[in-house]
Amino acid sequence: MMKIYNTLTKKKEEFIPVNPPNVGIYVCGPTVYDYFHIGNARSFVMADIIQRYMRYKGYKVKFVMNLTDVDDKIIKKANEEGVDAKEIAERFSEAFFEDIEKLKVRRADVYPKATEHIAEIVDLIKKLEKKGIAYRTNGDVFYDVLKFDGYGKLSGKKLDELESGARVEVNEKKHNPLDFALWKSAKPDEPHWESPWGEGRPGWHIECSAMSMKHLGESFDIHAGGHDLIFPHHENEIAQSEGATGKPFVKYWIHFGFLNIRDEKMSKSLGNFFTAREILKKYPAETIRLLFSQTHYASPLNFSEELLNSVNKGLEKITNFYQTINGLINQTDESAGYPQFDVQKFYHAFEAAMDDDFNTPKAVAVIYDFIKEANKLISGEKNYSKNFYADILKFMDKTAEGVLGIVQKEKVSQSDTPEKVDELLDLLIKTRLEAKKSKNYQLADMIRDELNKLGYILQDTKDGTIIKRK
RNA sequence: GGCGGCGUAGCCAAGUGGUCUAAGGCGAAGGUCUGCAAAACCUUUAUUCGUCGGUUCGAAUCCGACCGCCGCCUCCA
Repeated sequence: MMKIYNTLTKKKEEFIPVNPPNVGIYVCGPTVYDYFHIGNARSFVMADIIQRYMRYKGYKVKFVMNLTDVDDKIIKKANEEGVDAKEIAERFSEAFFEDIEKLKVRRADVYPKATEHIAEIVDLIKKLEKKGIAYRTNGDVFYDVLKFDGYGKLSGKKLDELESGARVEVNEKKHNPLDFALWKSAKPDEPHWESPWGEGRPGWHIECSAMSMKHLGESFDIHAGGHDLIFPHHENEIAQSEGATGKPFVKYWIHFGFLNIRDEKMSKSLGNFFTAREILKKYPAETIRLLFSQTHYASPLNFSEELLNSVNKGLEKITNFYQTINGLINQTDESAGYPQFDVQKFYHAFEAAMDDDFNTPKAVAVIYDFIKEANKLISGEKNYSKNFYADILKFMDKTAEGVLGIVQKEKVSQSDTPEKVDELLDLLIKTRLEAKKSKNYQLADMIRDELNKLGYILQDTKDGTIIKRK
């Protein structure tokens, strides 16, 4: 049984899809005005792990991540550079896709863009207006929060408490300070579209309501995003969607904890951020994914270079193990036996961890336990059968790589090396073994050192010499 | 001011009523294997879970107070 902590109910609940085996997941994606930072990356990677695990469990997942491509920030950036807002949006959309691919984030099934859903957005606002939940002032349309009973149910806020808060925007066009814009009238030099309320552009919150319901239906399973989106963004999405349809909008709300720097939230406005691309220049994607996996998705994660380095060491252990098994599977002879080793036990432990609200730190611990137990056998006197090594690789491929994405597959030599090179490497290894036999260690070490310079690591094991890639 | 969260070893981090004399990773110390490496293995590294009280046969886990830190209430993953 899979359990998910639901922000809406503030409880861990059994996961029962609205329409099994289908699962609809919507994650708030980027506003494409700049490169995303490593804190944003955390949300993208954790959402990726969630959808990968859902697929692992056999659910038919439809994963949707929106791109906000019309927004104040984009317009501001465009004005600063003296270019079209569209150009900014396109440039950083492209960068976004490059970066998530490097992070090994599986492609979403749909990446809806706000500018391509203006018709749906307008329809939704019309519905709200018809129901008397939205009102217009000049060319703007606002949502009337007092008209929706459930307002505040996600964030646990009460209307009167919010109103007394000191930081609510004052705007005399609004009936209530908490009312938010559904449609903004066009200002000069801003992107705009035709609408029943005149030319303008959509507010931020309405985009997500319109796009998620278009691609996943009026009621769907999971909606995820950063903790900072609970209020007002997700609260407003509920108000808009349920206000318009009268149906429950989302069954499970998942929120990701922040990535902090020295205990402070990483953010563009504080300036304490690293972009994902600059971190990716120094560390492999797997290190970043392992770092995120080692903390529960909802907890804050204090980011630092030292932490990244220590996680990188942990990754080396996983990579080494995977390389070793790939080397051994080619060395062993068919006659060797299958050891006392219960792979199934590890699958169960992995699933138990992931089923419990995606407890990735525990799942990672299972992977390490698995590696330790397998290494223990390998370091013994006996040789083992190909089946044994194949089962190990299968486990690593399905769990560590398939769900968490923390195996550096490209570092396995034979998978991407042309045959000729393999044959030449074999020849060198044989030569080196001969040299070792005649105690010509100078020659043996020279071969090893020179190959090392070319990116191949030779290691002597009881079953023979294996090759790893740097 | 309102609402919410967090505090576990040198560091990161699971665990949320008995299996906890607390998982896993990094680090540190010693050992094994090896021609040397590398990798790996073995042993050690929290009788204790911010502090003080309480509930209970039993608490890191529940309750209360206090201390410290953070977030949301404005755009933000």
